[in-house]
Amino acid sequence: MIRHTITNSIQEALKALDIVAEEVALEYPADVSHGDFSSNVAMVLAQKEKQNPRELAGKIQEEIEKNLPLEIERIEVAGPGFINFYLSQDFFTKQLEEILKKGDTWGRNELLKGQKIMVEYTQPNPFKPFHIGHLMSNTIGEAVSRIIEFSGADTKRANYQGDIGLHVAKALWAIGKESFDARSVNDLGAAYAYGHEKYETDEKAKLEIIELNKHVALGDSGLKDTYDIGLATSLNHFEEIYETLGTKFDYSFFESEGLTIGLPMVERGLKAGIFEESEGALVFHGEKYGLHTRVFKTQYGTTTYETRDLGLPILKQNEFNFDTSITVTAVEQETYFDVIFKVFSLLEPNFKGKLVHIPHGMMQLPEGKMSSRKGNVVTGESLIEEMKIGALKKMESFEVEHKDAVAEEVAVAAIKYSVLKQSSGKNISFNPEEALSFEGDSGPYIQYAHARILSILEKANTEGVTEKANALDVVTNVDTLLHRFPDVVARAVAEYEPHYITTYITELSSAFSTWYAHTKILDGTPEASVKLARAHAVAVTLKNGLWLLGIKAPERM
RNA sequence: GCGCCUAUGGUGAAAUGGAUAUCACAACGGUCUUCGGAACCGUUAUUCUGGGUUCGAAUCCUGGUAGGCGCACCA
Repeated sequence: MIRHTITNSIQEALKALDIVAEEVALEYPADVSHGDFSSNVAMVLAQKEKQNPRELAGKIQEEIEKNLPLEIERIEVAGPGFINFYLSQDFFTKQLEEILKKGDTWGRNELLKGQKIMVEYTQPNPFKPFHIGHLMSNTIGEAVSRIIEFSGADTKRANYQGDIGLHVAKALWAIGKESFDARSVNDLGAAYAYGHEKYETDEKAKLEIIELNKHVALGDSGLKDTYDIGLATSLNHFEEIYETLGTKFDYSFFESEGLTIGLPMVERGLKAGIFEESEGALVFHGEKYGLHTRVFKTQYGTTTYETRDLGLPILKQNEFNFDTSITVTAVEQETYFDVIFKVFSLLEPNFKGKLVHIPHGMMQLPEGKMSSRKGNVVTGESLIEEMKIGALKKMESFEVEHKDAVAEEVAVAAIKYSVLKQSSGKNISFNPEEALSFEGDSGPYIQYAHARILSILEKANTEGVTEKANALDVVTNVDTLLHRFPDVVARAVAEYEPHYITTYITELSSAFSTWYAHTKILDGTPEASVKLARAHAVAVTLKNGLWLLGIKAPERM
């Protein structure tokens, strides 16, 4: 990578000057007129070397110029002591050829080669609705999975679902009392809501539900048929949503499985003094580790999510001997995972450093703008549906094959992009109208830019214009952005932050649109071939970038 | 109350301790007899507050203010 070439040059220069530097930072200047790369080493080292930063920068520049790599056109010292690097036309030409040659693999790296990583995300609960929080977890988890996969890791996607627990008991209890149909997703949601409400307000109902919960865990609730039907209904429903979202899980774990492993672990922990009895319950006092107390067995003798979650890493490892296991959930569970990981590390010290939690913000909808058809939760599918209707409306005047499928891809793009355009720990205020505006900073804008390029390529094909990457005419802003892609991916994977990709492809689309609006590509001149190659390289980069975000790139829209 | 996180134009966001804080939406004004107008160009407007560290702070430290989340039998 070019970054390493330049860093090496600087290090060689420093060595020649007899200066020791721990780290050489290289950044992209905010202003393109400041070159393609910029380094602040001179300013960082000035004080230690007791030299004026600009003078020191000048000396470094001189040294580098003695052995200037081919990729670099020139170097300059600017401002308070920055060393700016301008890449050569030769570099950009080779880059263009490389992108077209690599195609789908352009941007890949091997930072995680040889690593086995499992990513767990989405985690909806059967018998409960799939809500927008699950949509967020899925969007971020899928993007993270693809980014680490693109970085060479052996990647497995996992889902973890609550097939037992109080929520199941609430729904089953309600189905037993009222006429809810376990074959209907809507009814299941309503049944859960009803059971939940009674649990909170009706003491007698609460005790019945707790009693039922004990039996659900043992699989002898007496409602086995209803349970099986309800579970199947939920899981099938979730599968349809994953299909729409573009996720294919390698593993699906269930809480009932976690329980089998977690329960003996709790007993072992009790003997080891990790857990204590308190008010009839079995608890872990996290205070001595700066955490808080959590219950691993209730006073009613039922288990909690904590118990089952304790077994999960073991369950995962039995299937896939991972180096790292990533769990993506909402930020509200952050301190919860601190406790669970602490308890787990006490019981299983050899998992040290292998468990990672990525918390994401919550999705907030503008008040009154989204209908909440099922009580007070907005379901994932209703949000997708609403966006799809908007997309279809937008596409009314277009003649596109498979319009319905494309509209769905556009709808999903609009949602995912909104989630992935900001750093993942922050809450997101999702504005459906803005995401649907399809202008500027949106998923559909990028899909559009991509589709437009494909259409140009097709036209070139029918006109018999061929691509030529080896004779770059001029260096444009598009070219200077293109080479950054692998670097952007590397940064995204280092921080598990997909939004770097989002920001980058938006910048690239925008630069392309600007260039495109001022240049005719198929202009009948010999340069048309080069311009065509540049456009193609942008399409390749956008497509790979969108793929990393889990967003489809329709050929026509 | 305790702990964690956040605060950037009217709105939503970006910025690896670096140069004149970037982008989009909205508003206003323009462009072009479309290689697909879901386009392009321009104008207005921003780092919550007090102190500190640094050659240099939106970024680090510290006091405040405002908001989010968590803190015992839910997940």
